[in-house]
Amino acid sequence: MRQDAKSKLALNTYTKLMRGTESVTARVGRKMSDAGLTISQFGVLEALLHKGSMCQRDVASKILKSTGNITLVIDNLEKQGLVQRERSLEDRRYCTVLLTEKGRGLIEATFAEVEAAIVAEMGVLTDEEQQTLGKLCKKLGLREG
Amino acid sequence: MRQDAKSKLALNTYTKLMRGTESVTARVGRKMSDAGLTISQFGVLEALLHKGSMCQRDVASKILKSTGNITLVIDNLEKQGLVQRERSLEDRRYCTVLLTEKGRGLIEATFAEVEAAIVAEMGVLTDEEQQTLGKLCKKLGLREG
DNA sequence: CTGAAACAATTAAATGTCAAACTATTTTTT
DNA sequence: AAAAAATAGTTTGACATTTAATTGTTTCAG
Repeated sequence: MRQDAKSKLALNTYTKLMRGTESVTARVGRKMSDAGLTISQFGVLEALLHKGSMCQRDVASKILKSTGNITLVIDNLEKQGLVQRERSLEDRRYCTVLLTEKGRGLIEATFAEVEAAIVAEMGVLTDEEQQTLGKLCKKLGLREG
Repeated sequence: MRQDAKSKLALNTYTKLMRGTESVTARVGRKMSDAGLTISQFGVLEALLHKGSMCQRDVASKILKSTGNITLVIDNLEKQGLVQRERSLEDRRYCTVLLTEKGRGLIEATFAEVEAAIVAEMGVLTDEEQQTLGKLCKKLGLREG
């Protein structure tokens, strides 16, 4: 294959990857916004639900966002009474973030919805295709950045 | 395969898709921010370079963003002297957006950088793998939303 | 021709995002 | 123990993003 054609293939693949992902994200994200949550808010609540309470820095790294960002997202979740901050006693630099009852109820229900949506989205691919897609995406993610 | 396992596979695939895409986007996006452009700004300039001048609504649909957004992005590009607005004479509702000399120079150089980055990213996959990835992503994008 | 509907663009309000500067606290070094 | 380095979180400023008004313009139906 000539360099020119290789380049065309790469651009083409990249575009399809972006469009496809965007498309899936939009539809899955709808389930979150239906529940009154942004994608980031959902990410934070989901991390707390499945990994348990943790400090803000850990929340940030779980959902791949900056710490400055997390402060605001948690501010907004706190205003809605979905999470609660607790300044750590051993090391006062840390804030432990924990789900309230209300937050737990909301994220459990919403997560179920989102999970169903994801299963539906992926359902257009056979199991084997999903495995292939996963493998290829993992390979793409592995470069150093 | 049991429903439970199917669900696990779907979630797993989804996660890898998101992480992989995010990872690629971040690295490619770096080339844009190195040039002082945001992803949206790059998208607008690239559309103008390759499709020619067009009204804001068309720009919006090209880069899949809302028209409210485009107004601001173009405001910022105009401030930097990279594009220029021209109110259409036949139909005064329309603004034609066109590249300035400065804008053309910048986007030509930046596009080359970005293209090289994309080719490098995709280069971790064989040609055949890229074709497969493209096909699978296209399939994912096709559902109605 | 005139009023209604359609349409392009703008504006506004809420949230998110990052990077960089800053504060408070703890740990390490000397 | 005091100074320096490291760390967690907050704040700020610039840009992005969406949705929902709002404005100005054109088209079309009666």
